[in-house]
Amino acid sequence: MNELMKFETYLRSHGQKMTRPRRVILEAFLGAEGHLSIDDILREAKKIDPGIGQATVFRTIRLITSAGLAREALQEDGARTFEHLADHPHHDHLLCVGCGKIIEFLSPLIEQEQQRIFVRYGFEPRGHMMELLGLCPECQAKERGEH
Amino acid sequence: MNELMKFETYLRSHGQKMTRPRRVILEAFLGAEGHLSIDDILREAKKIDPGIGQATVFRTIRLITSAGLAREALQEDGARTFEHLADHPHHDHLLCVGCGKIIEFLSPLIEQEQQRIFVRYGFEPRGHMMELLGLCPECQAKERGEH
DNA sequence: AGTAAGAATGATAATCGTTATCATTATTGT
DNA sequence: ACAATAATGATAACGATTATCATTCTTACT
Repeated sequence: MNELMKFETYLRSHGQKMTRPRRVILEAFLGAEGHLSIDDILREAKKIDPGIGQATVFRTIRLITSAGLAREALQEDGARTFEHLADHPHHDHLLCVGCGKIIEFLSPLIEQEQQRIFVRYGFEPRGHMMELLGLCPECQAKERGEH
Repeated sequence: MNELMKFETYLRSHGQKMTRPRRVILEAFLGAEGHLSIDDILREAKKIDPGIGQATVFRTIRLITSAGLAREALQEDGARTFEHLADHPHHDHLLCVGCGKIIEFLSPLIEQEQQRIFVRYGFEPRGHMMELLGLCPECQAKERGEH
């Protein structure tokens, strides 16, 4: 089942309609990689259909996220960003506080332990957000050089 | 060494001054528990000195966080929140997406693995943020009852 | 296919958190 | 005590997000 069909299924099951703007925004979003702000997505969507409005991107990204096709990533420069989950295995982020570089990693051990924690507290898992913050080797070197 | 002294040390070593508003805001912040928004802190600070301004709370919380006496927590209702680190061992959060309840937990296994990841990528650790999102037992029951 | 009912859209205004500005006040080293 | 300079608080400015609303699109029903 592809992403468009998943989205359509989600919409139907929630009494909502599949429309052209929603299709365009989903297509634009899936076609770009990385952490995208609303305006990034709007820009991509306008390439397909210049008539798309910003408000609809806000509304549609919320739906796409609720449908489980995207998740919110870090805030970057005050604006929320999103990344889609198609053809992109689950991962967490290691962020350099110096230059903003983002490294993706996956730790099966951590994933496993998170499941245990959900079970311990009787929670039904709905997702997680994990960001490690540090200084990358390059920025460490830069910092040493300047002292 | 208490928090006030740590803050004063931090300020001096960064060429900044210890002032009455900064003392008041730190005291108000330390005196409250949980995740506090800027306006929460402002409210507490005004109880001690009604003359405190919101802008100074924004500025001072940034300093307190840089000094390592607080860390940013989840965004709640669009506003950033902070929690102080005094007499409060390090922990992560398990958040119920239904009712907003927050459970604190600590997993030495995860902490250990995070260190390994920093080392693997040559990063100098600066902190981390981990939030598990799920549905608590009560909200699960509520959801089952409504269907 | 045609149509009525209601949802979705896009432009715009409104809101709200955060940051910048600036005249006044407080702090510090001498 | 004083001069130099940083900090403050009020307010304006800004930017992201949400609400509003007239118009347009979808859908279910005929």
